[in-house]
Amino acid sequence: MSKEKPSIPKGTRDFGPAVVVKRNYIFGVIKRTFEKFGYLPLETPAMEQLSVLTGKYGDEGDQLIFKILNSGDFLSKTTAADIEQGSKQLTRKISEKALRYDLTVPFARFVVMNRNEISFPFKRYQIQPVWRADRPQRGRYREFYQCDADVVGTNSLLCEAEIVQMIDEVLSTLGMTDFTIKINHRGILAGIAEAIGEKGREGDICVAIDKLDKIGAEGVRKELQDRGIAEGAVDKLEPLYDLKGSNAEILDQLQTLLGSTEEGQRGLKDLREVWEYLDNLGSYALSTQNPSGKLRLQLDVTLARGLSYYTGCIFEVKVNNANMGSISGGGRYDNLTGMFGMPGVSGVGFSFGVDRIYDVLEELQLFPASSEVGTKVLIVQFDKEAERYALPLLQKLRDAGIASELYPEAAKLKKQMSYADQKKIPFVLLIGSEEMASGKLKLRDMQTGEQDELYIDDIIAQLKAEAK
RNA sequence: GUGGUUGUAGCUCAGUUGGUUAGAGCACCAGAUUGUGAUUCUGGGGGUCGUGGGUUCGAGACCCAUCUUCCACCCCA
Repeated sequence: MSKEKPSIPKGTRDFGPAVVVKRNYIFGVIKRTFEKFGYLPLETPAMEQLSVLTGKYGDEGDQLIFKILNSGDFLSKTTAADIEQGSKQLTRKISEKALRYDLTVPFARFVVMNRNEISFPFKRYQIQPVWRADRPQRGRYREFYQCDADVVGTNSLLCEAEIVQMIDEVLSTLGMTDFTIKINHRGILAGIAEAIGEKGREGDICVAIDKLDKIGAEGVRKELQDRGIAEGAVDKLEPLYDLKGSNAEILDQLQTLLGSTEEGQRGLKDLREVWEYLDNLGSYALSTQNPSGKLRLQLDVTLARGLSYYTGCIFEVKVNNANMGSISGGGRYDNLTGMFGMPGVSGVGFSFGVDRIYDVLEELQLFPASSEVGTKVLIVQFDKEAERYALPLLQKLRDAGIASELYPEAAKLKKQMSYADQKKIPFVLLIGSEEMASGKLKLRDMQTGEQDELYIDDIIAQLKAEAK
């Protein structure tokens, strides 16, 4: 026997029964919503060919990919020269597979591999864990779940509008009442860059602006200057930070500022179209008021979401009454499958951060009691004879759809009762010699402590009524 | 990847400038109560002080390494 204390790898977690039940509740709401909007599930393997993943997330991303050591004698194909050339060269020789880093690249790979079977537009959702060799922090793990929904093969902005609808529906169903869906457009950002005289520099501008919440206008100014943006340009940029008014008013202000730029025009046209779709859908996101007064759907020109592959609309969701980063985000990308040699497929997608949503629901105490499944009734037994008597009743309860268990041995009553107590089983059924003689069983309500003597059919009826 | 931080019972934490046998609350187990949990009373079990080295007559405390936790960057969900 080893004395070694068991442990799990850094940045990973066990989920106990109570946590899994709550997580499944969140997954359930998300799945039902995705399916209601015509998205179908997809699953891909935990591991991909390393070559499929490398180069897709930038140099930094490549370092964060968990590589899988080749099985067998993984050194057999390497030479001393390989080792001398360093870890990059060596990695290719000793590792051919890697753990999935996100769900988007495997999705693109799937689309390309199955292009002839798929009918476009192709709408899929995917809820699976991904792995990153990142340094963990609160809300950041090395293994975590992503819930992606993407549609590829159409340019229609209806998809963008429906993303807003799905986000609104999922979060509302989960009981959140104060959240803001921020929306922006890469065209707007490009237009801004052009309008302030820094055409083509929107990448640098985005990275800096994205930090506005965190480091403030002064910090952003410094970061922009470090990145080589002219001071005059920054002066022109800053008024955009706090554009006032409704979304329509902001759009009008942007029209005068960016109307002359081609990219800005494209962004404004797209955004107006999204709003028109939402309007005609009768979107709750347009009509619902947040208690904090912040708009439910907010055009925010400072939303940048890194640089990555987004080319059109971009989204991000912030919960206003909880201390948490964005819990959902996404956007449109023009050329997702281009990396696998299939150009010209436009797509738009977004993702929920389940771990963060969990923390928010916990913080705001929004998990409903009904999300906690569990045994409804425990049959307590006194001896072998009572056990035999109880077995058909147990089956009858289960046939009636009532989650029930029989304590598997004739332990002390105290032990059996406290088992029910700790497992939060709301009812206990006591079967002893008196009960067997009369056929009337004692049903104890563990919350009130009240006990009734009832026939089994009445008990089933009562428990079923209770379940509603 | 850079800089910092944390680790003592199942959990939350005390533990004096290094000095007997490392404590508390909660939790757990048993009894008070052989047909009744959660409340009450009484008793009990449980710690190689994250791990490995080092300094010292003596280390939970000091030094080094390593793992882990959390935080700020980087980046991201």
